[in-house]
Amino acid sequence: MSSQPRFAPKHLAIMDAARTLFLRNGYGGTSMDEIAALAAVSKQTVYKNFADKERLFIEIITADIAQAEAQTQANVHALATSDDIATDLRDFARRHIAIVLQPHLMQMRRVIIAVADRFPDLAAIWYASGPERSHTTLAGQFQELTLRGRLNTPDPLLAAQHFNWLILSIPLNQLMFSAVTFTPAELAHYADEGVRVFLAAYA
Amino acid sequence: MSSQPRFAPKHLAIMDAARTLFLRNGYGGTSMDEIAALAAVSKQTVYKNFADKERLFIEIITADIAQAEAQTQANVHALATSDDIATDLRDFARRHIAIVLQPHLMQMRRVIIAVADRFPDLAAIWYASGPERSHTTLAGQFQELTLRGRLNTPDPLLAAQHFNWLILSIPLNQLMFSAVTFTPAELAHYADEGVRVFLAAYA
DNA sequence: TTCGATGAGTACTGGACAGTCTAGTACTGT
DNA sequence: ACAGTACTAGACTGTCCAGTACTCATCGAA
Repeated sequence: MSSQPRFAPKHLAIMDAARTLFLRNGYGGTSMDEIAALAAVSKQTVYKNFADKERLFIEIITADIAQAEAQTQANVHALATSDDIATDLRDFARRHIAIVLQPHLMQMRRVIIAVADRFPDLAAIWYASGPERSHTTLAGQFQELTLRGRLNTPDPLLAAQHFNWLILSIPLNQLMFSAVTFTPAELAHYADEGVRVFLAAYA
Repeated sequence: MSSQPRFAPKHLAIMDAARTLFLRNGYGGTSMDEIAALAAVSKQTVYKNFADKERLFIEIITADIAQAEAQTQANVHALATSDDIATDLRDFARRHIAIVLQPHLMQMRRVIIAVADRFPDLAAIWYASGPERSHTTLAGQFQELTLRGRLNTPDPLLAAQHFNWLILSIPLNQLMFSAVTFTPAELAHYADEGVRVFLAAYA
């Protein structure tokens, strides 16, 4: 009756299979039979581990969001202590682009937008622990840098948002609607030019 | 046998009903029965006017895209001849935000992203006649202004993209994931600050 | 060896929905 | 009056799918 512990092998197999299919085909495009088949498990076992399809979906997406958040957060540190802002911002921007544009995260973004009506909480969690979290963390760094006279950001949160979207928007929005691929050189160019514009306004 | 002319009343009623429901509930969330009911028309009549659900969807979305495109394009003119760039860019930015963030267009954006896998052509058309079209048109204006010494945009297309996303990204991305509402004052602030950053880099 | 639990395999239920078909009604111009 | 056409109302088919029920094999512990 009770569900399996989180680390049980079947439980993990089901989560892996479900993650793969949900990200590839979306919520509506994935059936519980497919999940069971890919996990090499009977449907009964799926339902022993997860109450229903919605629960399974929510559990997977929230876990993935948390994992993505950890990645982006890890990238921000050691910015506030920078003495060569231009260089360090460029490096940060390039890493940030690489993280956010990972195919796996782009897929997740699409899937979440698609189900935002049915799972509004999930969409809110995504935004709060994705963009919003990045913005506040980055704003903290900018404030520090402003105090140290390296930047001039009267409204650090707004500056962080400008920075974030200057870097990401061009490739991100294109990727939402078509399957283009960007070369590392192109992405680096977007990063550098974004930083250039940012510094022109906030240095 | 042949389908009705585009302006026949039933044809229009069906399109209106379908537009309403598709934008409110998405493609998968809308049934042909609901469309027929809302249009106060029999299902048979729906199928006499439109081959199938996909065709109906495509026809509506492409028509709406074209209409949205007309709106955004109409807003760009008279920028190249400006002598007071700061003021005119601000005005332009405020109008641009108001157009792009219309609830109806935000809903469309969501719906298209949700079905981008099933209708890749539709998503491509949306991007091409939405953001991309704006960018190229705006780039033309910037180039003109650069020639006239009012701006300095060595890469006008990149500058246009920076401008566009500086203005739109903050509210746009938030609206994709939650149902916040922005006051006109907030939107005007985003417009003005976006223009400020843009001019710092490209004046 | 036997018992009990686990889970694979698979059939089944109930409901949604795209698209078709039929029977009959209303309106058109000839 | 008649023919052609547009339309309604609703039944019907075939498919898909979430969730349940049931059977049978396996395997570890007593």
